[in-house]
Amino acid sequence: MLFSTKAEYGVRLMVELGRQSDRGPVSLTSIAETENLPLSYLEHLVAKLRRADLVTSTRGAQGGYRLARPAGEIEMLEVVEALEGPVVPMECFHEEPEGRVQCSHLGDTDGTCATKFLWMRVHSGVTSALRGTTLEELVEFSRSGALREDGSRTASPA
Amino acid sequence: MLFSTKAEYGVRLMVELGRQSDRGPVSLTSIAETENLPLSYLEHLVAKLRRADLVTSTRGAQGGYRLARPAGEIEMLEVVEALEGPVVPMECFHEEPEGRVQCSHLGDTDGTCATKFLWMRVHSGVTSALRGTTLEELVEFSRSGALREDGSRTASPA
DNA sequence: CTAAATCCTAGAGCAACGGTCGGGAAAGGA
DNA sequence: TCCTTTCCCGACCGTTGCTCTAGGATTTAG
Repeated sequence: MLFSTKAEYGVRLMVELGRQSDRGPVSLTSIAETENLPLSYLEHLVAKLRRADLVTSTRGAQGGYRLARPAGEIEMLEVVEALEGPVVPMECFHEEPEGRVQCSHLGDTDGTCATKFLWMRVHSGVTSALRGTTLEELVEFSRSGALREDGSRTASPA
Repeated sequence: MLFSTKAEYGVRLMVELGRQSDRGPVSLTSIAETENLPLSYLEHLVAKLRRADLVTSTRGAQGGYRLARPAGEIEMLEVVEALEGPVVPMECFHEEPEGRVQCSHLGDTDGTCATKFLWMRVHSGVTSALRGTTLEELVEFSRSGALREDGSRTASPA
């Protein structure tokens, strides 16, 4: 399992905010009901999204949450990292503040580290997939029910 | 963290077996020493690799482990899946015996599942990176210290 | 026989996950 | 002013998985 339900629930939440971005603020209660997710758990997740400046909140009655930016300007990598922490394949990766990714296995036994080579490829694969997908795409997908622009399998069963 | 140390240690182990594939069977003790890894933990990991037909074992004195196939015929996806279980981005993915990947969120609230769309892309990114790398590449890398045949960044620091 | 090695099971210690609970603070409406 | 709605925050808790150890049983070379 690469990701936990934090990412799953959090992304569902973001998609729901994207779908209702024309309306006013959306309350967590309504999202918890329509998505059938535990409210008190969602509160923790949305707090991470707020701290990452992905959503804004309005307190009080008729309050709720809104996307902080248009859905088209939100890369899913930001969302997933806000929820799950840095997306790195292995402990030995440290994400520097500037976005660099380094591996601390350099001074290993003999100075080389073959696994680093592998994890670099994996890291690149997952981050480019996440960076290359915007929230807007997911909102569009959820609205149209299906968009098979690339002809790939979109889970057509059996 | 996408993967645990099971993958890290297990891949290190496989690379070591690949490096010494001309010699006879390699004992876990020697690998544990050169790689500085806990021996009794390695025993569990190598058991998974053996059950996945990636290594063969010889018992008794002078025994040890060998690659079951040439390193060039071993995709790293096999190795990682043997160690970590099915590589799926999310709980709702189920890997069928035939290799199909499906998502069970179909009968959700309204029949669509936008997150599935995202996890499909992530899954594809990770598995293609792992499938596209053979053990032989890692062995070569560890021998030469670096092979930049594709010009990509091979973690040249700072 | 003995030492070297694989094999197997059981479990301890710890952290993370998934979720609950209780309460507090802000904002709007009556 | 008071009440309701809603966000906000920290503490807690059961389960699961990870990492690693312990102890033994089995096999084989010398």
